Amino acid sequence: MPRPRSLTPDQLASAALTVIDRDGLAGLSMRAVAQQVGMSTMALYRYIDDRGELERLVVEQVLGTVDTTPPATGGSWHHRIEVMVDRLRGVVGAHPWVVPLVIAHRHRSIGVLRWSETVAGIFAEAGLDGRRRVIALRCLLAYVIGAIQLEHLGPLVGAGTQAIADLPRTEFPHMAATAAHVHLVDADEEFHGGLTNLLRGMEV
Amino acid sequence: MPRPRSLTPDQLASAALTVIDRDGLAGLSMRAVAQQVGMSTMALYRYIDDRGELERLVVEQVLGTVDTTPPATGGSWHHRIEVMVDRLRGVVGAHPWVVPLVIAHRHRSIGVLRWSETVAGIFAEAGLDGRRRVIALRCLLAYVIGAIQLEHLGPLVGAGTQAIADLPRTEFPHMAATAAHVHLVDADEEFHGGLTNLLRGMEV
DNA sequence: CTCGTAGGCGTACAACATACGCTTACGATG
DNA sequence: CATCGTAAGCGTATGTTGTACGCCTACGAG
Repeated sequence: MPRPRSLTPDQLASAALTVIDRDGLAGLSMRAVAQQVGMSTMALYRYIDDRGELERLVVEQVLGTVDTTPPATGGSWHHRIEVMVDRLRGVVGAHPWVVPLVIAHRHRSIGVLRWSETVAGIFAEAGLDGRRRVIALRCLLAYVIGAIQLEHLGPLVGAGTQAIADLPRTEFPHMAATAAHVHLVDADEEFHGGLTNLLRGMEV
Repeated sequence: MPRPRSLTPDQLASAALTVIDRDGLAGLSMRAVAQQVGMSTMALYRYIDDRGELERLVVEQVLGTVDTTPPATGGSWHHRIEVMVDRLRGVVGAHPWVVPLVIAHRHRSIGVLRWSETVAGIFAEAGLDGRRRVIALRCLLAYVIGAIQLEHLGPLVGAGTQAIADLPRTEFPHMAATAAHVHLVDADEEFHGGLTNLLRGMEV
């Protein structure tokens, strides 16, 4: 009966994501999003309660694109977990600016729940039950979250590593020695190497 | 020759930390900190360039209290790494509100560098070298960062778990089954269980 | 006593999220 | 076709934020 809505939540989320991808996370404001959708600032409040809900929509928009169908059985369960983790990492890595938002709002995302469900299923097939499975799920999530942040907020290569290499060798001998080997490891290798460590330790 | 300074960076950082511990991270503003130290807002800018530097001071204030002396040799290297990780987790856990700040500014903290130096030394003694040590260091850091966030921002017990338990069982059978076991694992167990997984997987 | 330096502060401004109330488009009903 | 209730859309206003700028003043060396 009343006037029909002219915007779907997806369109709103897409507009916000466009702003973020263009201007960075600091560029995300109600005004910027309103301009992106061609409305006035206050018109947005007909669709969301506050800025936090807009952020949640963006996170859902990103995480909702993760493929959560169980990978084909056949390979090892290690490999299947790797596939799931890579899917998540790939989607988030496509929008580096939203990483902090994903971190902040992940626990309200249905996408994460679906992803976790599939991962929990793989753990179950691997023979992990009860407490072991709880711990496996949580520590996998912890690793993935932490590693994605390290990758996008604390650059392995570049200024950070240079600063480490420039440390006084007498006080930081091991760090200096480690920094010398950093260029031998690219981001993918580092991520998968750490993941492999974790999965090996989970073996029953 | 000129007028002497009436504030040390530590006092400034302590004041900011007091504000955060009292009013939360959202309560941290230049005005609030100025009031805490008994100065006008703009007086703070004689000591710091901008808000970011204030946040960095807070992070350094927190991380600077981590004991980075190498633990007594004798036990396994697993145990020594655990000691180091527990020290870090203990300090950060004492100020849960600053977790996001620690995450954002950790790479500029001399405290983290000292901690990493000691950890790298333990890895070296354990026989991890070159690429293996790079990966071990980074993935340990990733796990610790992620786990601390999960612990303080995504509660294992409470509303989040209840929401998971209430999911439709047909669509989320494994999550529902897992949620039923969550109450058997407390935060410390979860954290150390995951850490043990990771360390086991690093074994040469 | 004087004076240059730098600490401290008052004012001002732009950007922000958002509460409130008005106007207007719409479609179901007469 | 005419009417009217509902909700979309928007204009204005408020309070808070970080911080640029310029003034006044406390201080110690000469």
